[in-house]
Amino acid sequence: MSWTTERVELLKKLWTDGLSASQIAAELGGVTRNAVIGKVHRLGLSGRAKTNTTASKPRRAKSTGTGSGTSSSKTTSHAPQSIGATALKASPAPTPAPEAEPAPEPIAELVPISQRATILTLTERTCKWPIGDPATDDFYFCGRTSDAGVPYCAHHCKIAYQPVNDRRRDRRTEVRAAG
DNA sequence: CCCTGATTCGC
DNA sequence: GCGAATCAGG
Repeated sequence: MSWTTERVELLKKLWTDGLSASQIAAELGGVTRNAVIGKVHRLGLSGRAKTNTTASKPRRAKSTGTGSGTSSSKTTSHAPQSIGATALKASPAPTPAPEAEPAPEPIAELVPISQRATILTLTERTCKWPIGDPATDDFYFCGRTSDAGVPYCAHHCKIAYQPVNDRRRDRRTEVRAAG
């Protein structure tokens, strides 16, 4: 996978938007977060991090004979660079349809864009609570860090594992009052 | 442990 | 130029 201008533009957009390198990598596809970070540096976009306590940190990576030979970089720069200006379509509107919202509350507003996850960014440690309508672009997963052993974050665990009786408490009180 | 970005260096 | 390996921090 090569860095077409299309992908570079998307990279810039997402990076500026505040997404993490791993999320951008998942969004782009075919690249790792290392690749994204490397590209960001080469583009000179990296200004977002770092409060250097010291002006220079001596950093060393591998030094001798580590044998990193697994480099699969192909110089197939054959990008169809025929994007005009509005070819980018990767900006999901943060307004999911409330009808498809499984949560009884506007959780969408509680999940920052930077923490939202697509199907590609889900891991065993990310909340898999679906938000929005899968039939449209307004669909993503919560993506927040979930507790150990559960597929949902603390917030959605409360919803997912809430006893049915608890949800019907209001109705039960009505019945008891009537009888 | 999980995650994040930063850097180096073989390719 | 590219990105895996590595480092350093939250």
